[in-house]
Amino acid sequence: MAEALTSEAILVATEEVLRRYGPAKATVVDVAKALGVSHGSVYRHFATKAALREAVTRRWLDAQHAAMEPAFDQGLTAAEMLRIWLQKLFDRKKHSHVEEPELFATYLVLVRESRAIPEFHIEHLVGQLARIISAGVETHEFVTDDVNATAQAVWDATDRFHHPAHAQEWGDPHIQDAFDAVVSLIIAGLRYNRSPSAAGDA
Amino acid sequence: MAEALTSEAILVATEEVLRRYGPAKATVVDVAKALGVSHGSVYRHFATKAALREAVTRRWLDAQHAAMEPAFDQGLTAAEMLRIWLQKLFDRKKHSHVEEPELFATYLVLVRESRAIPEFHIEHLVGQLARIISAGVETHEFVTDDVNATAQAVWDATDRFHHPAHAQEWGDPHIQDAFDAVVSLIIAGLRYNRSPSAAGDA
DNA sequence: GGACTGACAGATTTCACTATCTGTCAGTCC
DNA sequence: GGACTGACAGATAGTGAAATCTGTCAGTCC
Repeated sequence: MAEALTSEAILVATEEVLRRYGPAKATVVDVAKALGVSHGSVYRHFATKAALREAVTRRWLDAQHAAMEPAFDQGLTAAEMLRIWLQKLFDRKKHSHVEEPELFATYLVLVRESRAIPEFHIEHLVGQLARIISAGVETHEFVTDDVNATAQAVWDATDRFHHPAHAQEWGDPHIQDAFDAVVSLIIAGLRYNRSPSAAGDA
Repeated sequence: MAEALTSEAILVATEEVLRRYGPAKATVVDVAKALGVSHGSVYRHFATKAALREAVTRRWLDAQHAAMEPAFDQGLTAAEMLRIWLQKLFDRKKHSHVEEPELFATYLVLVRESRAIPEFHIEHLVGQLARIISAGVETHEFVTDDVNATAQAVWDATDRFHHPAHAQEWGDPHIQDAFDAVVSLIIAGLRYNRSPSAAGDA
């Protein structure tokens, strides 16, 4: 008899099975086979197949969050930090999609399966944006009376460069120019923004 | 024998068949049946099923372009015109998606089928944006050294509010707030924008 | 006695088979 | 003689029986 079966070992095996067979073909039986146990044992640790896949997704998103944690470098302006953060997010997504399209598609399916997870994931990243904008407001580099709403607006305005629905556009040779133009427009806006409710356009 | 079969009559019948059966079920035989002719006759006017559907799509997009033509009202600032135009586009799309989801889905499938058409459609709308921004530059309300690139940036930054991939989010009760926040941010940026290449963030 | 197995019922997926559809064209009909 | 038909071949989609999968649980094995 080998070591006792752990949830951790099941998650690792499930990731491997998903990587090899893809989300449509990966079965609980496959996972059990990879671990050399019966599939009944897997159900001892995860109540349903959905719960198992959700756990894998959560694990993967946690790693994404950690990688995106912004560095508050003293030598950088908030605008520079914001541009670097958005570029990093874009580069990571683009690289993942271009270099490993199947794995990207697999995790896209997993993320879409869960209702609550994507929302939490986005809130986390928008929170990171809010911290950068907040730093800019403190140095009077940016103007806004609602940091969170503005962070959400920056997130929404850059949707094309992080939302997986637009992934196919990321191969376009001019996509970096489009990204730069949008980010420049946003940064210009942050220097001179008013809240939506107080906004008189004239 | 009825009137001679015209391309126009075939297009009208095809629209009706698409509306009733949806894009997956609508066949050339159905169209011919609706017109009381054999399906061979339809092929006399359109070389392939794809060409027929493309003609229907082109017809529909032309109507969309016409409806979005901006009004250069003397009493409005460029910012007001821009906000009105973007709101109109958003309202039209949202209304279409919420009120007639099946028809919206049908035309979404049709648009995706053709390679060249969507590109032309977007260029047309970005051109309308460019004219509004150009008007703002002339009155020194907006600052930019590349009107077309900036128009494209405004289009990209508002993707979430016109790209059909985001249609499901348009039912969110807070979507109008998100829209207002993004548009305010963009308009603030247009007042103080620099080109991507000349942009020093510090 | 608690981790694990394997047989099982119901749900889902697969696959071979059949229907229908697309596109062609020789022939018909004013 | 030109618009139209309808039978046809190859391609595509629908269908239903068989195989597989999910989730359960009584029983096995240290």
